[in-house]
Amino acid sequence: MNRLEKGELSRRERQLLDILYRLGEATAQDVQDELPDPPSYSAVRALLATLENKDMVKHSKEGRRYLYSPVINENKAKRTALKNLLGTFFKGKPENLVAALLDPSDQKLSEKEIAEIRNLIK
Amino acid sequence: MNRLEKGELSRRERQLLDILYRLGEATAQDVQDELPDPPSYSAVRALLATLENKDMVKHSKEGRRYLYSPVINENKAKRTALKNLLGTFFKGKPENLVAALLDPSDQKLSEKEIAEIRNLIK
DNA sequence: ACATAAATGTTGGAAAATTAGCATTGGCGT
DNA sequence: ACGCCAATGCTAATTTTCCAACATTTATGT
Repeated sequence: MNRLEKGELSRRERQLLDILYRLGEATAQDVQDELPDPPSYSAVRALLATLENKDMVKHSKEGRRYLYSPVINENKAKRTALKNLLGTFFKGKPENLVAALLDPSDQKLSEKEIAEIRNLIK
Repeated sequence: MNRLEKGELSRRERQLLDILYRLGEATAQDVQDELPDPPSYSAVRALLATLENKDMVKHSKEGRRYLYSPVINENKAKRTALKNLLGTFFKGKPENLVAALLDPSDQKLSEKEIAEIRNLIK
């Protein structure tokens, strides 16, 4: 059980990690652009550095820049997140989650999307 | 856009709120029991108090105890969480989420669960 | 009514998170 | 080659979080 699974991430750490999962790979600048209440550029870099110290994030060089990406396998992170959501809001029942997903009062799914889901089940 | 949606919750605040969503309603004691690395009972109460100050949580009296519950409508919180998860890990596509849900390498769904999901789609 | 137990209210301060500023480095264009 | 811009490295200081200890209140049983 890692820090992520235990929910041992500070508010900003969580925000940054989510962004990195969404983008896959990003520069400090990219991350700053995505943050809701962006602090200074150097603050973002400091945060990325601490995340790197905690082995949540790694970087590679691209030209003179660093490209940051999450260390933990995306699939694993994804399943962990899904399981947490199931536990918190859906009593652990996947069918409840799907029901919420299909709820038309929330969002309408296109025919195409519904068809794809139907296919998956077969 | 409220604090919750913006991700403006400290680590502990988030943990407590998640527990409250899961339980619906709980005493400080209940919450402490559910916490992974529980701090002292009085620390939990202090946290609940700050959450209440921030209007994230309310309480009612039951006998001499307080029962705490989240202020934000569970359905709304649920949808917000779902939308965030979709955006972070599933490129916003519900079918990707369902695919992960059905992935047998993760967990096996019972026949019953699959049947229910199938029903929902109709 | 009183003592007691069990709950809440409050506060002070240690620890962690968050931030900005400045120094330094490295590559790119000219 | 050299100057410049854009990037990183580092550090210090503020702010927020997090917690436990102590004070107070409230209900209950006798």
